[in-house]
Amino acid sequence: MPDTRTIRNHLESLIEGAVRAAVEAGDLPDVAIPGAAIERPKDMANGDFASTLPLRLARAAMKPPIEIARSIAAHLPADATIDSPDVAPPGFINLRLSPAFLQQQVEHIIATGPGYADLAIGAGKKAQVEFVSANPTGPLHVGNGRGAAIGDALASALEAAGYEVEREYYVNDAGTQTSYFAETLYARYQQLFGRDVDIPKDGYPGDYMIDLARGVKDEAGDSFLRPEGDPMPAELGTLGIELMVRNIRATLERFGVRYDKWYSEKSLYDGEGAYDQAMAILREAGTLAEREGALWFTSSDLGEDKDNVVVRSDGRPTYYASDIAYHWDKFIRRGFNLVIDVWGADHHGHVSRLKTAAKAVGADPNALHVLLYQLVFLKRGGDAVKIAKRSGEFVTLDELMNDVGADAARFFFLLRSPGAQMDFDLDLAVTQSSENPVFYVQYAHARLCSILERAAEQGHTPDGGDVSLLTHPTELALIREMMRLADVIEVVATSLEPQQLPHYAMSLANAFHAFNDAFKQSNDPSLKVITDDAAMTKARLRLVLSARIALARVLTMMGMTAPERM
RNA sequence: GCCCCGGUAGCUCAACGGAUAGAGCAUCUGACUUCGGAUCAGAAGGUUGUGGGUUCGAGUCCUACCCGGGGUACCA
Repeated sequence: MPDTRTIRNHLESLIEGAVRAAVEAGDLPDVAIPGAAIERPKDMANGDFASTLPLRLARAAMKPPIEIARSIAAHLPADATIDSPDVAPPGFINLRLSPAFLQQQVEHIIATGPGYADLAIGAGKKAQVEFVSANPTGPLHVGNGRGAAIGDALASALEAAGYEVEREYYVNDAGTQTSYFAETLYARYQQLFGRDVDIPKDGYPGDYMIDLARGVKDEAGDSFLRPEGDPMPAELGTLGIELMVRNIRATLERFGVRYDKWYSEKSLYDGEGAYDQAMAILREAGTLAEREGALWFTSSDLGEDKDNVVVRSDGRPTYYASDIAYHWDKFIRRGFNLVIDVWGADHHGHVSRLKTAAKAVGADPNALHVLLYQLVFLKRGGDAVKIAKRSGEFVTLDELMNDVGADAARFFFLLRSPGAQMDFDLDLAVTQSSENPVFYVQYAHARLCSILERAAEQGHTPDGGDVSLLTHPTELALIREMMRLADVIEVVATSLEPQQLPHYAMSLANAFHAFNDAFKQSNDPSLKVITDDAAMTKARLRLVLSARIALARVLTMMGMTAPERM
């Protein structure tokens, strides 16, 4: 018997078999079949699955789609997974899963447990999701939180889809911004000793730099102080970056994100590192040219709108050079089959040339996905405040978590498609926290746990329950909703649209609440889970148990907690 | 100028090229002396920015324009 993961394939083969049978019987002309075209109707009234094949065949077959649909439906064999099919205009074949098949899914879910809805589409493939990777020149802000929520959920969905996934943070500990950061830190540090120095023009004016300098002074006293006018000690910059990275890591852990690797940009330049090797490949391919004292990647020959500098005239490599080396390392040295970079939309101009460069160093550009998320606009007191780390005015991810909690923040970030700009009204987020849909979903999980606990107190267990007793519409609707999880995981993992997760979670929670409250609506206490009917109680406890598994799975995938009580 | 992303209900947003465009919030109306009401059932709310086009079928694809945002560095 097929399960939730394979039911679609099963139905496709049924339809395709019916088409062949119809052709053999002479009911249909012998035309090429463009797949069975099984989809899920938006409206459940149109069945659990539908085939639009007749609509697609109409032209080639020179017959009205409705007639084609009738012919195919007539040749569908009896099958335990479905009831008899419906044909609906203009030419849909609607399939409804049989109650017996639905009931069996409860057993399937309980048997598979926490791995319920795992897929095999990524089997044997290594995927990497690199996300946040904010410069360690300041604390994470709200926009970084969006990237964190998206990247982490995508990574989880890819794991569920069968990929071997690594989460990575690329630490920009080299480069120009790092120097500005170090100089700012030294200026603040000197100010603490009474020197009258200004922070650099391109530096970081935020107050957190004063705190950072104060921390250094508390730890190390004046040991980093040099005579006035002398260059700053390099070790201070290194220490500052280390402290900043430590803060960022703590913030992300609080947010529920754990990385497999923190990858240092600086390490690209160590010894015979990635940088040397990637540049050697480009040089050998004749795609480097010296001009105006700088070294250029001649990307315009490869379809880009212009060439780009990889080594400045002062000898320092650009960020672009680092990224080329870094992606050579991802694809060639570490052998990832799928690489996803989650970036803020302000980096979008970099996407095309990175793909071009990745191809030039031997990577498959189709295996590189850059997922851009649009910027987060903060509203506070009605005014829009743009986040900009260097203006020194921004709201940190920590502050956001203080206000609404990590779970709510993650849910809220995931709810929007990455490509849509989002307004984050901080005042509203606080005042509406009790109305936030995150509570709705988590509450459903807590209720599920509570029912199981209450039942156990009264001596009821799900063990040995007969799922064929689950025939009420709200029971079957709940099972249908649980079955969708595999579809959702597939869509999220293949189309990189994590917003499907929270929407699905709300829908699943709703199906449970509706089931759970059905007895109120009908004023029929026999619809409660725990009743005098011992057999019915056991059967419904199995449903509750399976629902808890499914809901916990999607909550976990979103990086949220699945609370047992609230 | 050129490139990218948006424009869908009062608000915030969904919608593998499919059927009557859906949720949450806000508004209105019902239900329960609750296996936890942070609940359920229902109502109302739409010219999917505009004009063309492709398709059996377009919010979705193509095209021209309008509006908002971002990018267009020897910053990252």
